[in-house]
Amino acid sequence: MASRRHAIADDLRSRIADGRIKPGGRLPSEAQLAAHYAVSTPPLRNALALLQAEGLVEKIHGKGNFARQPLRRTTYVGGGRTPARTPLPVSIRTTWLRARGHLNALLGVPPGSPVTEFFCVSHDGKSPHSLARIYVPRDLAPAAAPDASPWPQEVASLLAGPLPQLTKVQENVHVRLPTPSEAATLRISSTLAVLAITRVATDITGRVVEVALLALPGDRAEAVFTTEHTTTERRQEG
Amino acid sequence: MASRRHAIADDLRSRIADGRIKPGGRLPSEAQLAAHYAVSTPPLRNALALLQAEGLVEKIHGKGNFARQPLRRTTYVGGGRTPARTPLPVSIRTTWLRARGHLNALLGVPPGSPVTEFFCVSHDGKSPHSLARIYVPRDLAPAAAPDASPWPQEVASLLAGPLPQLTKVQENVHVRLPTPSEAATLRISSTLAVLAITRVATDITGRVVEVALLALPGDRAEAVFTTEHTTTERRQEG
DNA sequence: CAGTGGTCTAGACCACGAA
DNA sequence: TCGTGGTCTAGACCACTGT
Repeated sequence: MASRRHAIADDLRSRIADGRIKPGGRLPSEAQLAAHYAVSTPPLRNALALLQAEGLVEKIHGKGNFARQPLRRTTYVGGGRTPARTPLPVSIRTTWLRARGHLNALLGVPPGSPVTEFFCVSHDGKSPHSLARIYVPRDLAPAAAPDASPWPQEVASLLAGPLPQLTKVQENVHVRLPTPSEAATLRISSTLAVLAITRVATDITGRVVEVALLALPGDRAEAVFTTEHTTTERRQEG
Repeated sequence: MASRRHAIADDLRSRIADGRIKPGGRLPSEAQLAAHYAVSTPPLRNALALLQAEGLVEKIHGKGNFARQPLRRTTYVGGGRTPARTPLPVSIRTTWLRARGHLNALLGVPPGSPVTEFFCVSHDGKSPHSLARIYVPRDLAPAAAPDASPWPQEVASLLAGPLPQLTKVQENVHVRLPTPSEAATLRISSTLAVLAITRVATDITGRVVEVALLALPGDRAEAVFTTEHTTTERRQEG
């Protein structure tokens, strides 16, 4: 037997699938569910964690567990700057700071170089959806005042204007748990893995014009990368 | 305070970082650690789960918790067929089957179409590393006998030969928990998220020549995608 | 305030790995 | 067999959300 949490998760999954629990509706409280399945708290919460990771259930702290709408995942499109067709509104906080730590290596600038940080949170309705920290060398950043009040507009329209053409975008994708700060900002459980994307955009001279650190909660986001093979590529042999 | 597990994880992390726990070495048993930190099992295991998700600690069931070597992550390179320079040996099991379910849509073939499945497990030393299920329409697959005994060789050299040139590769990346079967095959905890990649390769006529379902454990793998912008692309405005 | 989820304690029993 | 991690019970207390 594949542990009790899977059995409970399977049952709840089918209840959501066939509509006995309506999309958007609240599940019974964890205490009630635990009583119904005759288990104690941990296995029940583990079952909910499975469904949460699948994106079928969303937990909200003092309120309850909710069945998700028809499992709408947003898709991050790789290969370029944050696309203008972001379907979600974004709040941006602009900060001036000096590069330190990993950022130096990523940006290819000496320590202490001035950079502009755009701290972006996209929203899906009232709740936060995903998070991006975008770093641009100060002299390349739009001349917006730092700490402008949260600015609900799309990222791309802010970043679209005076930037040089970029010729290469490298995106590194990995999985990690959110930092406590990220979990608080995104209002997700600290056990829900996020898709972390480090995007480095380089212009025609080889200079790094943008570094973006994205955190996309694994239950509500995915990323897609498309590669066109225009040239005939050689095939290597063993 | 950010919950007790983080405090414990921070302490263990620094112990690993400064070498008090040597790379590859075994940590004290969970009972001993729990006694040392004066906590009960759950928070201690939660702390280990954090380090495990970071790739710093590897759990092996009847043996113990082990500090990872200098955190060597393997990198999946997107944008093409599985690269020949896979650094890890791969075992392949070949099966003939007929497409059903999602596979039809992905392959763009009618239900029941014959396909060849390559079930691939890459190995890092003695332990399994990651997992791939590759589906190719039967008439495009190399004429290897199905169920050939596990064949330790690189994926690419098997798939390199008689396949048509592919012109488009679309890779969909998301995060999920492993299925119980995957967790068993990969010998990972069922709570450790995996990077799931669905790769669809299309040839010059638009026909799908390969569908690959990859599962890369999040603690030991990452993926990188590079996009070259050869043409000058228009910039969209709000 | 009441109801919810988040974290924790202290212990039990099962499953796996090596000798 | 023994020591290990994996799962579970049955509670307790804290933190967040709404009234």
